[in-house]
Amino acid sequence: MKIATLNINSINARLPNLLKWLQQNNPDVMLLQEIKTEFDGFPLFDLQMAGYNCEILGQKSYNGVAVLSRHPMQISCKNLPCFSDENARYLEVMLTKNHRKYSVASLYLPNGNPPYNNPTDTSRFTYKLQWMDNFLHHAENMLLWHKNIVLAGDFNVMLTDNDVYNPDLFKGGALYCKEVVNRLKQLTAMGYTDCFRTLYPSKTGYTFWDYTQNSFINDLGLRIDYVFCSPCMADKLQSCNIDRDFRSWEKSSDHTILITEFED
DNA sequence: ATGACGGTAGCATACCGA
Repeated sequence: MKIATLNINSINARLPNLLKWLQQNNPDVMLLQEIKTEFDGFPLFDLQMAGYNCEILGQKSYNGVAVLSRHPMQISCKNLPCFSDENARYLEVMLTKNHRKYSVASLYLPNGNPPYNNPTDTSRFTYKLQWMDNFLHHAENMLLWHKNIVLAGDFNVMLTDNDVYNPDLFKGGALYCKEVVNRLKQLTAMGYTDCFRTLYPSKTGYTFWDYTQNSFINDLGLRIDYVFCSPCMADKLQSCNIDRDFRSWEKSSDHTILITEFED
């Protein structure tokens, strides 16, 4: 079972890149964030022709998440349960491969930093903390009901100094302050495995490079995209790699792709 | 403290991202 995740930063602006990558890598499941379109603007036909079933939680202009799967699936959650969210950030499906069921979620955690034009506005940070609390509660519940769980996407959180090119620059911000780091650590405390970090305890593993400052060439990156899996899945974890080359393609997203393989 | 890029909405420029 090969599962990939990507913050695509507009699926329509980057459809050729996505189709080319899918053809070359043929994952079972592709999780997307920031598709930046509603269902009506989603390139369903092209992705179906490429062999993928598509489930979408869309939104105009911003956010939006999707799950592409070569196997049959049905939606189990649109948005986090018990949390009223005006943004499209969480889509969870139940999919079946070789008679085995998997719960898989594509999630886009809020950024949490104040807008540039209003640096004292903390409402986005409060929203991020609430989102994380509700997500953690849901993730814990899932462990009671499901065996094979994969929670992946853009978490907008760095976990250690190893995950950020300049820790001091980010320590006070919404991606790396204590409140969010401690919350994401709770996911591992309750039994989930950070697939990349488990396989590579000391690699940097950046998944995002800003468009500015020649960030990619200078490797000014952040590890903010993750694949977390349940204990049963961790036993079957075979590989987890970051496709840095995809970030160098023409018209690239500012994030790149994380590919994780589990034994079937 | 600000804006670098790049996308979207909609047609000039504001908002958003991390």
